[in-house]
Amino acid sequence: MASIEDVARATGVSTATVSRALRGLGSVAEPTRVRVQRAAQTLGYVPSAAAASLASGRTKAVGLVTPHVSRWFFSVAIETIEAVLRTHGYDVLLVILPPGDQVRPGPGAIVPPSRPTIETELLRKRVDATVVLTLPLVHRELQTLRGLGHAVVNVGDVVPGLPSFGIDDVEVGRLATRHLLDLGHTDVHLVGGSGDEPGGWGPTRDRYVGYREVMEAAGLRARPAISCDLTVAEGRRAARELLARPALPTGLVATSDELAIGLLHELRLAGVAVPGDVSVVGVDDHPHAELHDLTTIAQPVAEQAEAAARWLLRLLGTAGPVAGRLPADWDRHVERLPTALVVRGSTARARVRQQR
Amino acid sequence: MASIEDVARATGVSTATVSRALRGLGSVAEPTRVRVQRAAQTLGYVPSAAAASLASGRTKAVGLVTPHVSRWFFSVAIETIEAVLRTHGYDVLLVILPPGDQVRPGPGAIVPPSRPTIETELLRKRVDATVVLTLPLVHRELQTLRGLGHAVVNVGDVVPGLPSFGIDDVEVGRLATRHLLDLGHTDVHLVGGSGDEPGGWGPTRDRYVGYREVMEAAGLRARPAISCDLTVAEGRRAARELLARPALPTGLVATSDELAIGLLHELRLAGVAVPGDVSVVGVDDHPHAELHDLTTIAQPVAEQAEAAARWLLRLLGTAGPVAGRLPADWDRHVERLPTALVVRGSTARARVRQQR
DNA sequence: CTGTTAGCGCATTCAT
DNA sequence: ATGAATGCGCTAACAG
Repeated sequence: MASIEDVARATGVSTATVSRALRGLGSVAEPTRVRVQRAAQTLGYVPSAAAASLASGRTKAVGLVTPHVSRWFFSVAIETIEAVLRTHGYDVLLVILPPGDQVRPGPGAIVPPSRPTIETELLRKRVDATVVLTLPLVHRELQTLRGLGHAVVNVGDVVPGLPSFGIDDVEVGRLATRHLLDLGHTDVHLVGGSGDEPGGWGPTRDRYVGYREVMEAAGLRARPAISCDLTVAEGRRAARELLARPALPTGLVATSDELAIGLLHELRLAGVAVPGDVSVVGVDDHPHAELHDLTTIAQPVAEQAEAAARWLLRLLGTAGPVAGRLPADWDRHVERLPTALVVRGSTARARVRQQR
Repeated sequence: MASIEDVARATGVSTATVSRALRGLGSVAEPTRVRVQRAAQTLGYVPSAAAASLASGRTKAVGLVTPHVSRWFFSVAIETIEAVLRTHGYDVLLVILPPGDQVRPGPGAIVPPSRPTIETELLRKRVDATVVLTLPLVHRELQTLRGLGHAVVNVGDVVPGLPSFGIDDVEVGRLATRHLLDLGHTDVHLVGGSGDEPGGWGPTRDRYVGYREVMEAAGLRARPAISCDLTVAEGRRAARELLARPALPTGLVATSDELAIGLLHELRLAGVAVPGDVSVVGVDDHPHAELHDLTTIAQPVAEQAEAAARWLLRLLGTAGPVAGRLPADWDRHVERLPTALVVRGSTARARVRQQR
């Protein structure tokens, strides 16, 4: 394993010059740089990340904390963020923190020796910054994240206290609901949690707020949300729950496409026509949405992720990993990317006088 | 930022003792250990990973190289591997290497300054071991991986030269094809690449081999594979290609469920009945397979991933990251996990005399 | 532009 | 069971 010293010896310069030359630090004569690079190449020299971190105080790594990998939003965000960060020389430390397994309080707390908590062994001192993907966060956990002492950015929703790149989830709820009302529907329910129930939070809660707002503005009754996780399986379960009731609503806002697909499937299995009897609108514009001819509210996932990663890189470029050197108000940055209604075949005009 | 020295001072012992106590090294008196731990907790001490790596020679991190995140197989494998490794104290460095962007030759090669190559900046010296998820690898690239100087394990297919945890893809091809032949089909095609075309490799190639073997053993004609990527969109494209031909086969082996779902959809759009006119069998047992009532060959993804991760941990436990200390024949380990036919509604008995 | 000198914070000898 | 000393490989001043 060649070290920087071997390269220095082979080139006849000091290790400092080797270090500078290999990092492209300007203050090296061109011929010297070329000789150093050639020698490094020949010797198969690879710098030790650990030694560089220790000496420089920066790890050139970013933590990526996500509750899921296999769900569309998260996998696309992960792919995008990794690509942007790696292109700019940063490693990505993947931390999967399932929803039940949230950020825990710091020192003093008794933690079972299973998974380490974010704040201690996980990210502190190991990374220069952290990207968080729509994690269910409560106040105390937020403090923990901010206490990491480095930049943290949130992707997907807007979390007060964290710089965020997300969408306007209230508007998402409004768009979906308004679309159904525009089609003449009056009995519209939302499926996917209101955020009031345990486990409900951020995006889901905001979408419900938008739903309720539009319903009430139209003089209609906002119904309690049908609470469930945003998966196909849960969508099917929710559909069965709806089918067990005396009457079906004519319009459904599902807070994700996967959920909507589950609804669609189970409703049709039960002989309910979509959109004949019930109109369904989802959220995401998942790649499968077109397949299922699903009307949905599209959100730009890759764009949110890319904007967050680039913003973080800019921050890391100016400031170091040291908290004190971060610009004031770095944590106040909020960007909301646009969403849009995509009309397909799962929604249709309500039948006139469809009373029962 | 408290350092080990602060803890030592606060406890009245040496840094060496702190180091031993905090890592549970046995050779520390119980009362001492307790005092040290308490002090560390109070001071909010977090060891520096960089310093520990530099001093010990091990990074306590594992590289995870994958061509995709958003495809089912890969996302499940990633979730599983991360969970197992983190539970055992290892960080996971995520490296996404899109198929076009494969491992490149080592020193001497001219590489555009876009993404770094695996072997140089990426993994060497940054991790103690590497997990590779079914990457398209050619011989020279394999050498590169083996040249990393640490343990490498492959998940998903069996790559000669790498310890592998996968399935028997030839058998997968056999199972799917035999199922169709058992139903009386004689005109059976495989969709999803034979591995002969550019971009075709491992799993896909082997599944075709199994297909061909069963066809020929039955005295039937094995057709050239219809080559395409394993996605819904590509499945739809492949279906259109098939529909443009003078006659449709009565049986289709799709080398992935997503592919099969695309086929199903596009065929039905064109008025072809599945399984009435054409039977389709997929591979994976994707969560959506049941939704589409898809007959498929199930493969245990989480089990493959978990077995590989545990095996790697065992290797890391005995040997260090240093190649010389790896046990002989560590790279000969191969495990194949069982696959199984899951019969659903996308396959049916061939119509008798269904000539045209 | 380049060399010299100090550490970065820990794990690990080798003592005791 | 514990302490003192050493060095992992590099970067960052500071000189020159």
